[in-house]
Amino acid sequence: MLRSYQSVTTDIVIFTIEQEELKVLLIKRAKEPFKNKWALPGGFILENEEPEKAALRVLKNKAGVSNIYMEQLYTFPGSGRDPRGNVITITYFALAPTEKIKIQKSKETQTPTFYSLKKLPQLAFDHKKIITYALKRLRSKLEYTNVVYSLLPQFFTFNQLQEAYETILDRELDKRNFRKKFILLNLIRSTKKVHKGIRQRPAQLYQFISCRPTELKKFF
Amino acid sequence: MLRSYQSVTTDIVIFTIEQEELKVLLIKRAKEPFKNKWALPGGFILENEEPEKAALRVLKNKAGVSNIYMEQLYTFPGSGRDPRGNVITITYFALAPTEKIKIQKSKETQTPTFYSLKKLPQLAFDHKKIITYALKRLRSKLEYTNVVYSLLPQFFTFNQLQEAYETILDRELDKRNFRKKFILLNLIRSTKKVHKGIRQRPAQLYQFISCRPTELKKFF
DNA sequence: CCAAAAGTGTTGACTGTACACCCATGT
DNA sequence: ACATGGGTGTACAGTCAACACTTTTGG
Repeated sequence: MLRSYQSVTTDIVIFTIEQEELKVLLIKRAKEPFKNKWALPGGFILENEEPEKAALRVLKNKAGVSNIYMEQLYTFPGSGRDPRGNVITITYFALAPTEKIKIQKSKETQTPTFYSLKKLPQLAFDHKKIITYALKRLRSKLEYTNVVYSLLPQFFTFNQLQEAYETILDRELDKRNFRKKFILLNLIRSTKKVHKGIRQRPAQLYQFISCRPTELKKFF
Repeated sequence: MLRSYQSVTTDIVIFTIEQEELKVLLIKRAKEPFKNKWALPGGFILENEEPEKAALRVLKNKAGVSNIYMEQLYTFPGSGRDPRGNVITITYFALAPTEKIKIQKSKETQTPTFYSLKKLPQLAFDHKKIITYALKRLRSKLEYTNVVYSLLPQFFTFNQLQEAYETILDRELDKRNFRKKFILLNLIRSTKKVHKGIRQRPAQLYQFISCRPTELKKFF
């Protein structure tokens, strides 16, 4: 049987929430193709490297972050990083609270920046399509998994939780109904701590009972 | 940046329904590795071939079928077809009514056979895992898309439709509730034709209004 | 005592589920 | 006339969506 070899890259959509906006990490390319255009962080998968390992490596190098939620998105055909040949890219999406992300600069990647999904610049390759796909996946994952835990700090208020949902889904939710539903899900536990807001009544802090990806029966 | 080349394969999970059982197409491997073990049809992706094109080519060659529902499943790391190196496999799943499938024999692939998911033989590589993953995807797709159209003949009775659901989900459904729900979805249209059963009252034949993949609001 | 966010329940509409009988046909 | 699968309706329960006021704190 014929055997052929291809170059394989990985690109990662790293979402975070900052100032009530859903943002994605972009870097400015230092090299051709698409020199000086914004793109998703990514790179070639090395010899004998598993794709997921490669994605984790990129996450570590470009965003200084590990131990966060990441999953494979889709494998796209050669919209290639390599202008010469046939390239496929295995894409991933990851979620992290802003605090955990320590953006790393390098020779190759200038000015890594979080861009609001509502104000994306022109993007290299087919990265616009990839981000759109990732957003769709993220929204649907919100509805039947507990992945939000990956966007919130360890202790958080109910309002922070709700705002995370509202930001990602881009619509408002009813406060009372949201609480009721979420409590029934049994994913979070109230703690003794409170969040001392500057002027108002302090809010109770919650934490996730489990910070592992879990599928729910039903939701939203 | 480092550039490396990998061999990339594709494997396809082709589902069909036969005798009220959900079956998957397997071939017996003629070569090492896993010579004489059952495996999913698949093969190397050729130079400058898009992964999806490769999958369609395999579908055509191994199952003699085109123009059926197919989607990408997941990209697995090197559980490789190639014993020497690092191989990744981009997997797809496809659905076709038994009538459409014309199994093709070739030098390389002996005895292509449909196996019931309940009686799978020992499988090469990590193909068991891939099939499990495909089944999970198929079941959830049933609930929010119209993909069943791809498993049924052009004209079908309500009972055939319901049996398809029951077979895939592996549980019984209530006849009246199923009809009500499905009619509300507006996916199928009744035709003037009837299915002349041998002894009983003839059943009305239906057809899908659209045979393109469509996402539903809600279902099941 | 005022501003600001925290916290809490009820009702009506809708959706899903359980369930049993008559109908049309071929033999 | 009977055996076989085709076809239909209702009632109850559970879930979802809409909605407004009281509480606690800091300044």
